[in-house]
Amino acid sequence: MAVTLKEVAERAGVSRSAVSRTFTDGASVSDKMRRKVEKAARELGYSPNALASSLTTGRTKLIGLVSNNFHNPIFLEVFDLFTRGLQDRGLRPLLVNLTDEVEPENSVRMLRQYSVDGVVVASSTLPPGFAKAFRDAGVPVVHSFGRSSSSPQVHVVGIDNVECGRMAARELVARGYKEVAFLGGPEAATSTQDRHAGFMSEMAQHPKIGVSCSFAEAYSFEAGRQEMLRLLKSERAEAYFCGDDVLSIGVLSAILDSDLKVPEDIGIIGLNDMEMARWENIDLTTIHQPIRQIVSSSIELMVATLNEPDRYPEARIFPCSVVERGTLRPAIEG
Amino acid sequence: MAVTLKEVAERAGVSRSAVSRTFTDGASVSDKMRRKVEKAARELGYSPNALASSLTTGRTKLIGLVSNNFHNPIFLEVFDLFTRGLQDRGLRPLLVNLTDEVEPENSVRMLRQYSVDGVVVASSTLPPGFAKAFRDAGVPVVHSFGRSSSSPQVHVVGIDNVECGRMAARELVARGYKEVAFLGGPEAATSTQDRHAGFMSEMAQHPKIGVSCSFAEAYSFEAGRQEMLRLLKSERAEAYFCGDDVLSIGVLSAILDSDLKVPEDIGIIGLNDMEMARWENIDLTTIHQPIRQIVSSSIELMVATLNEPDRYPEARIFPCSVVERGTLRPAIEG
DNA sequence: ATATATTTTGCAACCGGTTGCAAAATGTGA
DNA sequence: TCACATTTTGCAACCGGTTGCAAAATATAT
Repeated sequence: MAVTLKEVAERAGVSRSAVSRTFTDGASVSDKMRRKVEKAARELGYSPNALASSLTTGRTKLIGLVSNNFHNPIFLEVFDLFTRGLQDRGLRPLLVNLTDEVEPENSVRMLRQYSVDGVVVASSTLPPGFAKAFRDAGVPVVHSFGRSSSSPQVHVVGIDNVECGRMAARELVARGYKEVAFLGGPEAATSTQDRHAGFMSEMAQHPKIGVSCSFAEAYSFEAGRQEMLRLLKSERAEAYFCGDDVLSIGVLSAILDSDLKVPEDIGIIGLNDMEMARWENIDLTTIHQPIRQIVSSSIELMVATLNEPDRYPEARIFPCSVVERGTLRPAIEG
Repeated sequence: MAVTLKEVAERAGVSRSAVSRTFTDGASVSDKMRRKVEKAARELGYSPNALASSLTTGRTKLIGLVSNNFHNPIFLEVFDLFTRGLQDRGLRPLLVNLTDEVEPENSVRMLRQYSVDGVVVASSTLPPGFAKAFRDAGVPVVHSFGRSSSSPQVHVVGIDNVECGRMAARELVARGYKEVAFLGGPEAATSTQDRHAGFMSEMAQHPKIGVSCSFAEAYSFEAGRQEMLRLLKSERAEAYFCGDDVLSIGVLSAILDSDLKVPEDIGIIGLNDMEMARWENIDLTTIHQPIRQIVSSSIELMVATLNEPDRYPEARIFPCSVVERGTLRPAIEG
């Protein structure tokens, strides 16, 4: 079906190597030869088989894009940025949806069978060991939105979740709340653990303020809503730092259902600053996570690592900042 | 780096073909041989190179997953379903993000270079000719969420958008609205055109009811909001059939900002029934598009077409139905 | 013009697998 | 046990490219 190198060579009356060389940049080909070959190729509608060439060059330009976040709208933004960024550099994302049923080893094996040049793991809800499994398989790995360990085994690009926890706490303190709470995502996620730790460490500086904690089942609307409905039945804080934006939106819906007002009765601060947080009917005060920068830096780091496979692992941490909208009461003056 | 067939063969003391055969199901290998080879393979950590084998088998098990909808949350659900469904069948999605800058030919060429076995085009906002470009390149194509033409060139799986338009119109009529409007997505999208046509054709049956039309720039929150803010300044219908759910949510936000109430002052009906439509703070009455069925049927059709490349093109159309929630006033009694 | 340096080209082996074919091994029946 | 049918195995060619090397062609210097 497809036109091959050999056919082009025959039609142009040259050797197969000559054809190969005209399509390999940096190879030595005379102008005359190049013209002859290009003409034949055009006439036949030839374009080289990337997979066949990968066999000798050892490069497929395939990048595994691995995630388990197919229910959090912010990841649509993430996939958009990753796919665009990768294809702009001639790399092709092979998408892997990690479900609970499938063990990591399967994905690792599969991606190796397809000889991916590298793997981007985009998730904050996977154990660090997961990204390491790829590295152990000898594949360059960038863990985006991962936890930055003090002795990193793989490249990590993301934010300082501990600091985000502190930042949220400071924000609530500054606004004079006397009874605050952490309403985290799934307890097993490193991002949840770190945000929790940061939040608590900052609150420890303010012993007069009451602090409580709980965790939702997932970073999802429904989980946030359920957890908040449960909380509203018993205890109730003045302000909540929620695991992320989508969780916050679930929390908001629970609050509104209970005939309470935000921010008058309860304050909410989220994390991520996803598109939806900006929607006028949501208008969520939140901590901005610079996903554009994280994604583009992840891609740059991946490209650099492809050229230098033994590159020393590094962590790239981007600062976050509070985006004030309408779900926290104003800061108290002076 | 990676272990090859040859190394396994040497270690097991057998021919390379023997090793190949143990990893090809349906091939003739004795039990004794199989055990020997598997032992050696295990010890070496061998797994076959899918790309190399594709060279002779002509099958890569790669499927191009092409879309331009990276801003509509429903497509996160679509990607989730597609990636899961494909990988369950041993197929690998190569994700392509079609941006406006990139011409279709580029994507076609790229996917051919990677010898994808087939292409799924998942979009309702691409011209039908686009999917055809892949077919002309000799690649099996399934156009999911596409328009079903009377003389289809490629497989199409989706809904009858014209019928959906009629259904929305009937619903508004049944509820006694006397002044209704169509607020569509981008006018160039076939889905918009068809929903519009259906809506108008049904309304033509009810000459006493006033009808107006307008179109938002995109299927997005912001576009819906802007268009509705504009409309509220001048004319104003009693009920709107909006292009899709995300558009509807933008419309809702504009309405609430204008101190009007839904469904008391204005009724809204959307289309898609995405997860968010169910959220209690949105609670959108909408037309359910059965995306699970569309996706799984698309995958089945793709698999069938891989086994039978000259399969006659077909259209698979799934029925939609109204999901009543809180944004239309109740139907008037008998 | 010739000798020498430089560039361009083709040959042939290789990348990591698969597969048709014939030889070798094994199974079956008498 | 032998003749014959059946299964298993290895050889070698092939899939569609790339690349080191040496020969051929061209350029440069004398």
